[in-house]
Amino acid sequence: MEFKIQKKLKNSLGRVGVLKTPHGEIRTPAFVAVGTKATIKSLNPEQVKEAGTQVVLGNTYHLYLQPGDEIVRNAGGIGKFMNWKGPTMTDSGGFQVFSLGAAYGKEISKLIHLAKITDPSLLIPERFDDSDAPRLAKIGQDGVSFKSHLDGTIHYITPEKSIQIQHNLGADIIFAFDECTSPTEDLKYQGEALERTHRWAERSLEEHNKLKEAQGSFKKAKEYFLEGVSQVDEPRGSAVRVRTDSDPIKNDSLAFFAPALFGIVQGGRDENLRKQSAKFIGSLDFDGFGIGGSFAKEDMSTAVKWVNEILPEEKPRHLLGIGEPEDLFMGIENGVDLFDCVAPTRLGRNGTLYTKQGKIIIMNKKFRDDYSPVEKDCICYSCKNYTKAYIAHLFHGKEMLAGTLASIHNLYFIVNLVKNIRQSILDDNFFEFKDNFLKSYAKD
RNA sequence: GCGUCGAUGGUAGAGUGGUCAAAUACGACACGCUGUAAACGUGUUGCCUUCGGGCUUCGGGGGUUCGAAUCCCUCUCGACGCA
Repeated sequence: MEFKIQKKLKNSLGRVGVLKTPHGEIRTPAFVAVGTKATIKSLNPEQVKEAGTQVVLGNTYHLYLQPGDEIVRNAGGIGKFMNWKGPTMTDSGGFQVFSLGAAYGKEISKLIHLAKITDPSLLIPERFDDSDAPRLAKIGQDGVSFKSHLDGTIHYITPEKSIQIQHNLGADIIFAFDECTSPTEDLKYQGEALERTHRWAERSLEEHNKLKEAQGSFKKAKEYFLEGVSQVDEPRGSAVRVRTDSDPIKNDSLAFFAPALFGIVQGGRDENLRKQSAKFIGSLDFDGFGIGGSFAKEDMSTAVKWVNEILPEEKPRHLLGIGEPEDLFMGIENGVDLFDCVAPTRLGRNGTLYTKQGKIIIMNKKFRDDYSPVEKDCICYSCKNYTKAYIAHLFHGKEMLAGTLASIHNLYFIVNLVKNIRQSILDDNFFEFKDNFLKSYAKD
């Protein structure tokens, strides 16, 4: 993997670049479509591509549980499996430590109001006496035990395990196993969790290098994966097909080129911890970095800035799980190269659509007889061919096409917005573009 | 014509003397969703309200009772059975 910065945004941390992966280039800043279970919900790869998406992100935890990482590996890796020909990434499962752990069953999400964080009644002093509180993820020093949300079985995921799974999944870019903490945790806990995340980062890297080493050459792949290998085909994508005579089960197994590994910076909302984390994670031999955590909207930009001022400039940075329009401007201005977010597809499926004048709820009464497209100047498939009245009708009728048309528009809207922001930096009018966009978007 | 059963809020459908402005589901309306436990979730859904409560509702009318959606009479309508 190779990252080149083409242009920098003056007087800020922002930059435009190109990230080369075995499956093609990613022009950054870029928005990564989230396809947790090796599918962008309700869209086929052609629709994802037509929306302008350059890269998609799957999830370690979900794919490990179903269908199983070996299934994906034997299919030829996540890209081949899901018929996505471009670059792919996988998240490590670290977010599920949060979403199925501290946040499970609570009104805590990736973004949370500042008031909620500081409201003492919502803090987690119970942390040390809420061990019987319902949660599907429990953190140990060595790893995390998950109770499968699918069938209740217990799975223990360590950094090593996460990396092994991700190597099997075979994405171009993978992430270190981290602990995404709840912002309601106190500083003491944030510090402990950060130490854990740092240790896990080292272990992720170590395991990654071990696997990489093993796969470093076809010869080594033979030794590591398979005994009695008789033939190794030329690589296709990031995978090579390996044939054996002796073992019919292993016959036709696939070996992969090593993916790139991104380390993840945590540290909650504390400046010292964030900087300490950026320093530490940034010093390790990662190919790039993720910035993780659950934020309050109010302090997300400062956290991103603290981190990106420290992280090595020449490596790509991915702001994990963030992607509302205003956040994209903020992130890019503060040196973020990659974003992923479920918002466009989830909001779409749930009936909220992005427009340049802000989000609209398509089920609202006023759209039932609105025969104009969601956005009149939008060139996405949905806007070119369908009216708000029709999409509203599909939602009211609970038709599957509703989520598809809405997701197409939302994904196009966000991907295209990032693309336009990128262009605005190249054209030296980022700030003007930002002001104009937000003036229209943020106002009612 | 006789008999039996039935008629409940936008719909379906509980309730069968007080705890009933009436379960539940659907619908309607509004809102939420940021590394996807999510084609999901939450709230409201008779009228008025100073949010304490007040008022009118369970086909129509009349009764019994301290009290009726619930019991009785009658009318209207519907289903089924017998003529």
